[in-house]
Parts: sequence; C-alpha cells; structure tokens
Amino acid sequence: MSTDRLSLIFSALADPTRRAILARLAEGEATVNQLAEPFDISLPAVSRHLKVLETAGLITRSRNAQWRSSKLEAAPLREAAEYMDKYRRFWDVSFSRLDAHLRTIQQVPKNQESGNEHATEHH
Amino acid sequence: MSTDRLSLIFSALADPTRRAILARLAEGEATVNQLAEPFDISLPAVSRHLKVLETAGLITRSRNAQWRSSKLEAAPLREAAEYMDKYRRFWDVSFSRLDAHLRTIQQVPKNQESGNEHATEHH
DNA sequence: CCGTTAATTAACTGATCTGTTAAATATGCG
DNA sequence: CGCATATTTAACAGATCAGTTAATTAACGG
Repeated sequence: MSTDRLSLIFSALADPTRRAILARLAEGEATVNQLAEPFDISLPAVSRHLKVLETAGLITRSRNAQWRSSKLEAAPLREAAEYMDKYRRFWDVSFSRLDAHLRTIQQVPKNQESGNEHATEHH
Repeated sequence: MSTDRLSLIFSALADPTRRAILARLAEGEATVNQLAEPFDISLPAVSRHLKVLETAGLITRSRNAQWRSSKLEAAPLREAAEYMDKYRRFWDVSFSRLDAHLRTIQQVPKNQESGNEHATEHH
C-alpha cells in the first residue's frame, strides 16, 4: 500500500492521459465531457482518471447543475517539484549553496526573457 | 503502452522503495547488497527495482568483479523537474513574466525559507 | 576445480491498473 | 412527471506490478 502523498502524485503523473488532462486544465476548468473529447477512451475511463487525479490532490471538482467542473490544483505539483529540487545539484552544474547565495544577493540580471527564476525561492 | 520517457520516470519515482534507493545513491555509488540492506524485501526484489530505475535512465550500472555498482543519473530527474516547471505559475504566486521582469529590474529580495519537511522516505 | 559471494533470472502469486459495456444516479426542463 | 444529458458505479477482463522462493550465472580466491 503506497498511500504516501508523493507516491500518489507520481503515479498519477505516470499516465500520459492524465498528464494530458492536466495540460488541458492548465488552460482553465473543464467538464468531464470536454476533458474526454480529445481521447479515444470511454467516458468512464476518463472519469476514473479524474478520480485518480483528485485522490492525488492534483484537481478539485465542483458541481454546476449536471456538469462537474475540474480545476487544476497546484500543491501536489509543487510538492513533486520540491522533491526534484533535492536532486538539482546532480544536473545543474551551476547549482550550489554558494552559487544560490550569490544569485540571491546579487540578482544577476538576465538578458533572456525566459522567466526562469528559481533562484529566489529555493535555497 | 506508456513507454514514453516521462511515464517511465514518473512510475519509477512512484514507488517509495525506489525513491529511497535514489536517496541512498545521492550519497554515492553502492552495490545491490548495500542498497538492499535497509529494506525488509528480498534481494531479487531490489534487483528488479534497480532494473526499473535503469530502464527509466535514473541509474547506470557498472561491474567491478562480482559487484555491480549503481550510480545516480541526473538527466531524467531534470526532465521531470522541467515538466513540473511548466506548472510553476500555478503554485508560485510570485511567478509570472511580469513579476519575473519586475524582480529582475527592481531586485526585490525574498528570504522566505521553508523547512525540509519530507525527509523520511522509508516505508 | 571447488566453494563462496554477488547478483540475476525463472516461475509463480496476489494486488492493482486501465480499459470495456451496462446499469445507476443526478440534474434541468418541457 | 418523464425524458434528455452528464457523470459515476458495477462488474468484468487482460496487463502490469511487487513480492516470494528456487535455480542460475558471474567472478574471485584457495
């Protein structure tokens, strides 16, 4: 029984259909039928995927008449990102406590417009 | 048929034993027996976990006499982190193109430090 | 060689996953 | 109410998963 949060989150993310559903929800809330539309699988199958995502905390759902709207929830994604961050030093050659510290106090300006700013919050 | 890289990575990470193995490997290479030592499961079970991690690209293995050493590999973790990063705006309230721009030119310091809550990985 | 140690493979089991179709439930509306 | 629409639940099938024990392979060292 792997009922710990991270296991729930990672196994929810392990399915491509569920990741596609999350990607869709990143653009806004949607009903089950709307979410099912791009896929070749039955509605009950989508319903079960949503249940998995809900159990992992990746979505919340509300009812509006006979429609159930799904909404992306951030917390578990953040949790997963924080897990990855523990391993950042293994791939980010420019990552070290010293380097992070320097970036924090110096705020080295970036010429690129890719707002990739994980220097301020984490470590 | 979910043989895509991200699915392999996330399902490898979905198991707490495998995450514990990765955590151990973050401290350095180790043999199968050394990796198996903390767990109550058989050696073949650990061997299979290593196979899963290897298939996901999360470790590589080398042979030294009768010992097989496992080594943590960064690329898949980075890949997973980059996936998460696409959703960063959903949890990081201070994250947006505008906000990143403002931080770049204004140098707003942020010193919030969150404790490392999920340190225990074993089951 | 032979015995020992390290690790994997084989064969099997029970549980969980992903999908199906059919039936059930929930809600709005004429 | 009674029908249509949206969604979930039930029951089932096949695949994959995580574990076991027993057998096998690989390499070293007397």
